[in-house]
Amino acid sequence: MAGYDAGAIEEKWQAYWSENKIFSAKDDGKSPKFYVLDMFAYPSGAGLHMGHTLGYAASDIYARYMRHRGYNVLHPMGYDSFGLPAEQYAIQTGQHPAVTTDRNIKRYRAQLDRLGFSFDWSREIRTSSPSYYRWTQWIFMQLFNSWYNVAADRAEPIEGLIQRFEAGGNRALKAACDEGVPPFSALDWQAFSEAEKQALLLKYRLAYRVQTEVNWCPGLGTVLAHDEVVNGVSARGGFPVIRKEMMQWNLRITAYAQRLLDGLENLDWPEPIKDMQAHWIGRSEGARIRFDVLDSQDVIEVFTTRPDTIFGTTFLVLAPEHEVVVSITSPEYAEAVQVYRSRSAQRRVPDRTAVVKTPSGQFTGAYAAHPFTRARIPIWIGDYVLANCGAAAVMGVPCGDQRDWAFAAHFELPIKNVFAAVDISKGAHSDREGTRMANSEFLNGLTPGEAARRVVAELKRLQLGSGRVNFRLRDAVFSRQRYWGEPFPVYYKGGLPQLIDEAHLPLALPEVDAYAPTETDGSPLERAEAWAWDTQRNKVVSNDLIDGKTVFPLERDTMPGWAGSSWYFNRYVDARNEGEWAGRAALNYWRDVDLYIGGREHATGHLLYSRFWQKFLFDRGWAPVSEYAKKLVNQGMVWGTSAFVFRVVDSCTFVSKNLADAYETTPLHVDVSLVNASQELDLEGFRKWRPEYADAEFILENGKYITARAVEKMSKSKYNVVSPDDIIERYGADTLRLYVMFLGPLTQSKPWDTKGITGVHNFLKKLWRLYHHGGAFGLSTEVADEVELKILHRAAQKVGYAIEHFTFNTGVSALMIAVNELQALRCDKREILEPLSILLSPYAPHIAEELCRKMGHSESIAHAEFPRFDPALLVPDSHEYPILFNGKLRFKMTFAADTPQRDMEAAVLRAEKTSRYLAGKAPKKIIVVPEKIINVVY
RNA sequence: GCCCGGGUGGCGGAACGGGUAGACGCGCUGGACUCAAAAUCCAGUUCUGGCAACGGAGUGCGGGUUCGAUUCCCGCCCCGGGUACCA
Repeated sequence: MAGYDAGAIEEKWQAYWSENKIFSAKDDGKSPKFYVLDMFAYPSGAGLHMGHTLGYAASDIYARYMRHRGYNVLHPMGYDSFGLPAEQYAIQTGQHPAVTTDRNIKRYRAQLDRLGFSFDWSREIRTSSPSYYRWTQWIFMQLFNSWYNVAADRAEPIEGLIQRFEAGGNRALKAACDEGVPPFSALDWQAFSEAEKQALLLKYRLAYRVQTEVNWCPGLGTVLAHDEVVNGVSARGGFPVIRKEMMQWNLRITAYAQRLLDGLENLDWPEPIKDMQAHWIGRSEGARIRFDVLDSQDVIEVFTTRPDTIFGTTFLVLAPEHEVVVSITSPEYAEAVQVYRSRSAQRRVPDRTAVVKTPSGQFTGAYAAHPFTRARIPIWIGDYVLANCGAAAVMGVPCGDQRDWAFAAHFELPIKNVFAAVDISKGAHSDREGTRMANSEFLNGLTPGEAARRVVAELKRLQLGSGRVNFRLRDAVFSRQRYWGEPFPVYYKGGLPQLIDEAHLPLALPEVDAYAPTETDGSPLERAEAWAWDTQRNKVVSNDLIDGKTVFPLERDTMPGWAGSSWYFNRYVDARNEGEWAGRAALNYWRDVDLYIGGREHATGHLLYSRFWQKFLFDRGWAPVSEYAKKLVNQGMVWGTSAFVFRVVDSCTFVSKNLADAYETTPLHVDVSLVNASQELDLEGFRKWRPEYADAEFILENGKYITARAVEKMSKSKYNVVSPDDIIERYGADTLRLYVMFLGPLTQSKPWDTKGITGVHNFLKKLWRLYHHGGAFGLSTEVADEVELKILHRAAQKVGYAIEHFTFNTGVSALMIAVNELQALRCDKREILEPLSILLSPYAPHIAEELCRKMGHSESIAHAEFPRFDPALLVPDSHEYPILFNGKLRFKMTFAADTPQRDMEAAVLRAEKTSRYLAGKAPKKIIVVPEKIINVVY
């Protein structure tokens, strides 16, 4: 008898879909489009895991659903194939990262195919392929060739900036640039040498080089971006990270800070992601205030968000690294300051931020004048003031800031209260609300908000400071000392970067004899023998030929992992275009991603950088929209379920869970596949699992060994990893797709437990049997009755609702209920079962296709119309009943449509019992009127 | 500390504008079919008292609004995530 054979069915239809290009998106530019995007995967050696499976299944269900709804769906996939793991592997084995990457991609592709995803593979991209990264290099060149016009609030070509310099220097110019660019006039500009001009322009370019303190990771031999450092160690590998001064490429993302913040407002993205981005950008409004240092030419600028508290300032604190520290320190404090500074410099960032409890600092011996009162204010340095934050200097206002309060208390500095009727003896009053200013001269009696505005106006009038918006966001370091990344299309002439000619892209990675950083922590590209640019022949030539006239050294660093992923969604719309990054017509048609699904771990990395690139590309007229993803959905994590056995200490005896308390035991992870649905251990399997357990003895309860369980991250060392391949092998892809959805809400993290999979697998078997009698396919052509139609229509309503609202789990339940009910009715009517297959097809496409073909469809059902439901057929789930007391309306109650009359009466009685209106009186009878009115008669 | 998200049976989880709490599935119990097993089907399964009919309690805790609260409001507790001397 031919039962449901998932393996054969799935293999057959996957081959058919692929051969007939069923899922190719049309580029006709006319039909309504829908772009469903997954975050593409880094092809690691471990292969696809359950988290991928969940996210990709969700997007596939949505994509298939939208095809059924008549949309021209773009659902592409590719590989984020540059990156550290391939390179680390190459360093260890000497094998070219391209080789391992290619091997991993083949494996990923096979796994993706086996899951039956409806990707349009004709658009596949790989960030490490030259045909792709030539456009990553091209975008870098555009960034290099652009500056940010603050007045126009957009990026513009660098030529425009040169014209402005020629016409009027930089005095009246509002542009995003490095700190401390000296003012110059048009005449100055004309007098500059070519090298001086280039050096100046570099300070305005959106891709620029600067000597900065970077996160250097000695373990990986490279710098890392802020989001790649977690708690002082590298996100990948967990190596310690230190601060180090290096000349690096940077991208001027800070120019976009405000727009990146504003853009969030209209995005249909999860609030937590938007919150995280907003916090990362960290806009704070406040003021810059100048303090003159007494007996010195130096001035100190502080940034504060509380200018209203200026009269509470009793000291200043500078970051130990602040540049004026040396010159202001008085001789008697010079040594102590020097000791403090060198101690701070040695501390790593996390250590410095760990000293919250005990304030540390050092008096410099210098004093500043309060801008209004001219009072003498001592100047300190302290670790709690960070060098790269705000102005690297704060005004110490103990009454209004808890850190300042703790600092003042510890060093016995004066605390001046500027708030009326607020007790600050136990701590600062950092709340802006509920008080008025006091002891503050012209601010007395104002609210803090009014006072802040007043102070800023006054500072501006006296030219002592100004209102200012500060952002936490910092420019992104864009260099990596790695081999396996995009080479910069840059060579150096007299130490200044020059772009190679656009027509000669891609600049392909050179061959090297080893992939590790050089002994001097240099980039692996320094090992390349031919890595020089011949500007006459426009090609890469041997380093021996460098002459500084026509042949120049090429950039040795490569781009970071996020370069290729910051624009890939645009490439899919026209992935094979060789003349442009993407064609105008294709971009205008597909425009943006309608639904983007991926993990929330990219909140402040990829998802921010890609928005930045998109805005840049939009400014320069290449991209049609400034936000590329309308809706974002984060799938939750899939946790593993670990199993434990209890070994009696110093023995090879294992005691069952509920008896373990009586012994001294050590819990040990045991492979979850050795445990059945009732937590019972397979004793023979356990003995065979590890040689050291071959002679294991067991203390059983009720003849069974019961294991304990725990929900933990999936990990090899916990023996709880479940691979999609194994599940497909055993149950088929359709079952797996249904089950990952059935586990729970898409966005929620949830534990994987293979035990439950039999439920959805049984559902498919049950479904199969509806269409078969004694193993042979056969359906009746009888007309469906109303009961059967209701079952179908209710399912159509619920499945459609579930997909549109991303509650895929309830969609699976709705399908199960329908099949259970149809099975109870022994329904084998084609009129019901044919649409039912299409309802199922987003979730379980293979079995749906198979059943429809058996019913005589000559083409794939991928584009069949999704069954509509007739609302008239669906009895409303509930109905509102006016409750009348002796014919007068008292209140309304809603009951489910099929509530038995007895229950309704009981509910009315219960409501009546506590009612104010007729307390105590017992009703004579309760009448349920056919027109859905309930009358209580007294 | 701050900002999010979440607490519902033995377990994963339902409950679309307040209206039969626990859908669906796992697990468990019993039964049918089998010499037996597998597969399949049927019934039961929140806790608690009771042979039962039928009671009592119940959506983290304490209050409030309401005829009626898992759902709305106030105050807490716990778990998960993010972030941090950000001035």
